[in-house]
Amino acid sequence: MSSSKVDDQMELISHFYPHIYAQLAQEQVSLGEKMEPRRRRKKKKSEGEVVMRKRKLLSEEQVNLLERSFGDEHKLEMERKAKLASELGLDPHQVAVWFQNRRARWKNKKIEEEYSKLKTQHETTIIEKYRLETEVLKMKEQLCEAEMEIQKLLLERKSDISSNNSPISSIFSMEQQHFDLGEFGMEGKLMDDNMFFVADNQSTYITLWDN
DNA sequence: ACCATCTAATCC
DNA sequence: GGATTAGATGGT
Repeated sequence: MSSSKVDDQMELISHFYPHIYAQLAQEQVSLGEKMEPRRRRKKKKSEGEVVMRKRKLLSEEQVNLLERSFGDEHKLEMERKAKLASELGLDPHQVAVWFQNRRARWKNKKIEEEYSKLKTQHETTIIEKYRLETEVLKMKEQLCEAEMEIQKLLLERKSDISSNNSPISSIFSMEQQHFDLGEFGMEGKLMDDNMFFVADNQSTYITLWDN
């Protein structure tokens, strides 16, 4: 039975984010799935008897052949196991054990690769986030400056209106076209061909556009 | 088969 | 001598 995608994700999470994994595992328990903790192997401990597990290292040639075989196919069918064992002069069980350990090492390597990939992605994302935040701050600053400039212009204009000999006053004395921009909750007045006076409850803008 | 774990061997 | 690696074991 091959593991599902969800299992793979859980496995990655358990490797790199044990706290999150613990939470998720707990959630699964609360959802009704029983998660029996794997029982720890009992240590063999007989009185006086020393279990000498002599581990003999495989020769370079043996490892080379095993590696080549593993490169071809990670799984080990019975037939291939027997063939390899006789070629290597090893117990078929030893070959099976070697493949099992090799698969475990391969998997760990993959997990570590995935981890460093995600780490790099995360780092570049963080950098991009800071870049964008800086940009937002700059743009807010620009907006603030622009609004101040508008206010300044409006004040200048108001003082121009109040003075009689101002050329701009002639515009205001003209009959003005009136626009209802109800959709936007504000009113607009056409001042001339390229000037539009807009007022709402909060603020007043003058919009200029090029023809 | 897969996994966690043990442990001899090896590395630094 | 502690850390790492790689056969090996036993549980699921």
